Amino acid sequence: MSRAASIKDVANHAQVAVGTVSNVLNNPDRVSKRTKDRVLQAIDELGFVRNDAARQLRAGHSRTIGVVVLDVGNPFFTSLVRAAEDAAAVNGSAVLLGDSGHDANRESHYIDLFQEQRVQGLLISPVGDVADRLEALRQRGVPTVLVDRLADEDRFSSVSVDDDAGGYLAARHLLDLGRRKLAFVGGPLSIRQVSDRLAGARRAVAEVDGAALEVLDSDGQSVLAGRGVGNSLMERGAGNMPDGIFCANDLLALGVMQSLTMMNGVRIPDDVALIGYDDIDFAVSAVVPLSSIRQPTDAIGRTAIELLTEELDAQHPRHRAVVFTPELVVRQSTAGVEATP
Amino acid sequence: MSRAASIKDVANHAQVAVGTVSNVLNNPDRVSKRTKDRVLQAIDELGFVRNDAARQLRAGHSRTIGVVVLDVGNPFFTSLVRAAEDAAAVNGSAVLLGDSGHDANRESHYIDLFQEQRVQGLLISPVGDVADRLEALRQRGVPTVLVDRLADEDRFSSVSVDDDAGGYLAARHLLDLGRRKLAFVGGPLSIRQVSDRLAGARRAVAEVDGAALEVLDSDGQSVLAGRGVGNSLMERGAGNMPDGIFCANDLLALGVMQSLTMMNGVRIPDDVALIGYDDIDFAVSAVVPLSSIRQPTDAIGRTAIELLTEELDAQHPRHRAVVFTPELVVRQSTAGVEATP
DNA sequence: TCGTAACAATGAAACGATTCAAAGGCGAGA
DNA sequence: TCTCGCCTTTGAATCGTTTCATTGTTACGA
Repeated sequence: MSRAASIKDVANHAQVAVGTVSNVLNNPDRVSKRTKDRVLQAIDELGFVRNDAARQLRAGHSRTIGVVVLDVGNPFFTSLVRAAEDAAAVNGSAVLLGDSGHDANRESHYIDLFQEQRVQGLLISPVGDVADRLEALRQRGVPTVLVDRLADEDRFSSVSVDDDAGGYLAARHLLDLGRRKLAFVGGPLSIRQVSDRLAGARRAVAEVDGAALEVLDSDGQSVLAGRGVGNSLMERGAGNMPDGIFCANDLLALGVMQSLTMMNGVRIPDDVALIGYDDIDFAVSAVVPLSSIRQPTDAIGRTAIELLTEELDAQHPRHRAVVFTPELVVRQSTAGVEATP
Repeated sequence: MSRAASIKDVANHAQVAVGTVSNVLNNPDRVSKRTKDRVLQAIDELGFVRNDAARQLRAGHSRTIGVVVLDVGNPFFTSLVRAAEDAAAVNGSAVLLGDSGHDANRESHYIDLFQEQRVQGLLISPVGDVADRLEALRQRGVPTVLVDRLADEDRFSSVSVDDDAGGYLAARHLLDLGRRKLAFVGGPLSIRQVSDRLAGARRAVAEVDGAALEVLDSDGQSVLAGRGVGNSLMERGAGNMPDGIFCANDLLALGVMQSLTMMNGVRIPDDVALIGYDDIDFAVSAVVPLSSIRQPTDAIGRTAIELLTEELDAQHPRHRAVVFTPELVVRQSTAGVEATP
């Protein structure tokens, strides 16, 4: 169990100076072919691998970007992270992934960790009130781009989707089908995305005479939570059911669907039209294929890295807020009975 | 944009030696309360954060474990990684996550990266033939635990699920329902998990007179790939259809289901019984709730970290191969017509 | 043949935290 | 008052890499 070879070992083995070995690795054209070959052979023979810690100690920063998401289990973020990873790789950077799980403490923990790692920058979809911490980080040359969250442009760049517009789209779609007793499922409302989607839905409902929207707070964002809401909805009896349900995300919608159709025989979309949000892969393979609002996750991830790179490169960057507009995806769960032959 | 504060800055600010600051951080009880308070105040005022690069340079290793999975999009791995993360956190270690995407080059790339990072150890669910590289790493004090893959115990520890037993369970279940014309969907067969599941299925089929199993190679492991297989199955016409399909994972099964039921009106389970593998969250909310084989992902992740820790602690550890047995989960997609009233 | 420019290779210094042998300070007991 | 021992604090050495001013070498034109 021998210690890992260092650049010094390589230098000795190849009979050159340490600086030369370093040049072979970082400035190959400054080194003559003869020497280079000798060094490369030594590297090979010793199985030398660069020590990144020493490297970034010298450099003062790593080649790493920290990403803190709300929930890695959520396909929206999985997809986003993957796009960010690919985009970062182009610049030779790797991604460190942290999952806050909607918990401000865990979030804070990851910011600590990433700060210790001296990440180049941060992509974060914040839970708690971390603006001041991030501001302090920025002052030290570690920029942050907020993801899935519109930022105050004076302070940070951000990439987001217009959740209000998404909520409007969803509710408007239900209203266009002739539904009037709408319900919004989502929670906790303290999450900005959730409350924005609700606000958009309210806006749409306000435009239509005789339309009403009730809010059903869910305990979390999972299929299970959705099922819970569905079950409590069923307890009301058929007369008090909404005829259109908009869920703050697809997982909730799938849970609601499960509860209504499988356990209680409610027909979707005939009795109740249902629409989710995020358009995850599984939306299409639900009991009744689920209508949803699609967010351009790839573009979000890519753009986030782009904005971060801008901030890293420029001396006094202007912060930018890029807002993507989501898109309505109609499937069977809201295929209006009118539309069905 | 000031440089980040170093331990030296803290020492100056608090009027103590650098060694004292280090002691405050690492051996608080060696320092008098008076001094400690002064140092802590300085740390606070300067916003000092430990530089992990310097720390691990000195230490010779990081407090990090590298994890390379086949596909982060696959909930099996997401769940496994999360469990591993939690288990590692108990030892004060963090996890670096790499996604090989079934690509030996990407896998190799991540091993390089993690080696540069001087990870303490590696959890890997290998694609290519990396045994020799991992062996070399182990010789240098960086142990590996193979995940979801039975290892040669002479060389590595491993945590796996008995895929052969799982395949047997699935096929046996279909046979018990009276199905005789079985099909196995999965690919590429070069992936050990896939071929093991197939082998188990073959074993079950061999036990029953008049039972046959055909193999349908899928192009990947996604819902889309499954849909592709389903479509090409439909082109055969009704007479040539299998009456029981076993898919190497749930994503494939959902794709097949989609193709057969939604696009082609095949009844599941009446015409064709369908079973998947992994029992992902969405299995239960598919068009027809999907029977599956459940793997204990949490236990796998936890155990993997446990084995790794053993190898790190012991001088001459004995390698262990822990094999979990999967479990049959019956849902509607194989609820035998016999069983339905 | 000499001078000079272009090119190669050198090796010491620096990055920031940890470690550890050594020094300093203090009080108690002789 | 002196000594011994204990507790606290010190600061130089170390980890492995990169950088850069310096030295050494070569080739070419005058």
